[in-house]
Amino acid sequence: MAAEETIRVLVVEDHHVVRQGLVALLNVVDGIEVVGEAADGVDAITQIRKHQPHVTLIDLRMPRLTGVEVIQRIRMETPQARFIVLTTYDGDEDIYRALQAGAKAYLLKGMTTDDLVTTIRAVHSGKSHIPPAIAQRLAERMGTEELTPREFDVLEQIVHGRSNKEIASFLDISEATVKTHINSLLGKLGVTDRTQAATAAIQRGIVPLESLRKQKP
Amino acid sequence: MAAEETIRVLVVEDHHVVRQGLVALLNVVDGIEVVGEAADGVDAITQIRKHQPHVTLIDLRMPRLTGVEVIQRIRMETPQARFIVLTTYDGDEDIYRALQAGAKAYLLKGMTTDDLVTTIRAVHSGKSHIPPAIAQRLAERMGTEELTPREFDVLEQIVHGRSNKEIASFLDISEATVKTHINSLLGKLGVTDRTQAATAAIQRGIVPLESLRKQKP
DNA sequence: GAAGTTCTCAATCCATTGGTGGAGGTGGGG
DNA sequence: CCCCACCTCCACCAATGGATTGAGAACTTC
Repeated sequence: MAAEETIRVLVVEDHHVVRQGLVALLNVVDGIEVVGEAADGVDAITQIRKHQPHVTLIDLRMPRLTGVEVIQRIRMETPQARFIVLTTYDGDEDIYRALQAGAKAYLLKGMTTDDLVTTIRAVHSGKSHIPPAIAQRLAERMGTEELTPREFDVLEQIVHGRSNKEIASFLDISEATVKTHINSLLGKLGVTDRTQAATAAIQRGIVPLESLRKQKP
Repeated sequence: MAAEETIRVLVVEDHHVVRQGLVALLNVVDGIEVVGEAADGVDAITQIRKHQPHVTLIDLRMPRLTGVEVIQRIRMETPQARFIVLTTYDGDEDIYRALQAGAKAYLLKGMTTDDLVTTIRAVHSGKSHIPPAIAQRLAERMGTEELTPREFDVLEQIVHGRSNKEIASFLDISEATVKTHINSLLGKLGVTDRTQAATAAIQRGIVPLESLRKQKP
């Protein structure tokens, strides 16, 4: 490989402090140049089109467009674009969807500079770079069935602490139907009761933690 | 106030990227000097004793010693030490305990540079600086009773998805006693069933999300 | 030593939840 | 056109969970 080619990197991250940190770290590394920064999904797309970076570091949870959406859109028009996903917490669902969308690697924000640089170089040279622990869980998730939209609705309500009766009236269906959905989603999640379903949903990022404080009617 | 006095700041944060970001941001601000960095609680105490910073920016969740423990110990020996707490997610419990321990302000990692600098100046000049939204929830929490140790044990098991029977055998008490504890902790948390208790516990940071993947026997 | 807190346990009662099996209706894809 | 996935609903049953009341033992605090 051409050791002297400079890798052009774009940093997409809504947290100002983290973005600054990444840029500061990368700017002192030989062979890597930060060609731009973006703080939300829409901005990210603009910047990527403008700068055509070799590698884009991208956060998943952002205003306006999520990281996954950005990856999908860009890879539609530029399939050779390479993405490294950044997240704070390694929620399974996020990884899964990002890699589905075509991300080539995955980094936790607690990483070392070495991790960061190694991963950028690897991805730039065409490799994927998934930590074993994550690859492991990803493989497990592969065999798992997806929740249907309606099952997801019910799960969301369970996480919000609603009873079957409340869920039924909220979704305007009968309590019997709610039970049916619960029964099948318990199976798909591999758990045995609603409390486990709720914590699993939060832990895997199926239902975001932020949604909890909101809308409590 | 003396506008020409340089504020000596110490940054304590285990995430390398975030720490770099804070230092990079602060180093270009007039009147603020970063005198040191630490990546865990024990290191933090050493650095604070050595550099005697005016203000310490400190993360709460760290290896070896938590931020709260660091604040408690330092304020025992140096009550005039001032702390600004940093966290990613505004879990109520963390704020509560940190402010109890003597922290003077609270910042989310999604803050702007302005927030950061304003807060540091305010805290250095002796003020507290709590965002209204957080002060609000803090006030609500004030009237709330603390969980007893045993109630906490039970709540932890609930979050891990155990049934009353399993909790009873795990804690080596009768199922009746488990029910008693649950009954009183539901009241204290202001919820009506175990699923709500579980999500409330996670949301408020009473039981950390990280503990979920571990120990599942 | 009296008062308060916590932890322990029991009995009873009713509501909620989860398991099982079956069934009709819709809409899309082969 | 038929099959399949999904959504909807019913009935029945067993298990679990939560509310209530009451009470004894251990420990701390005043």
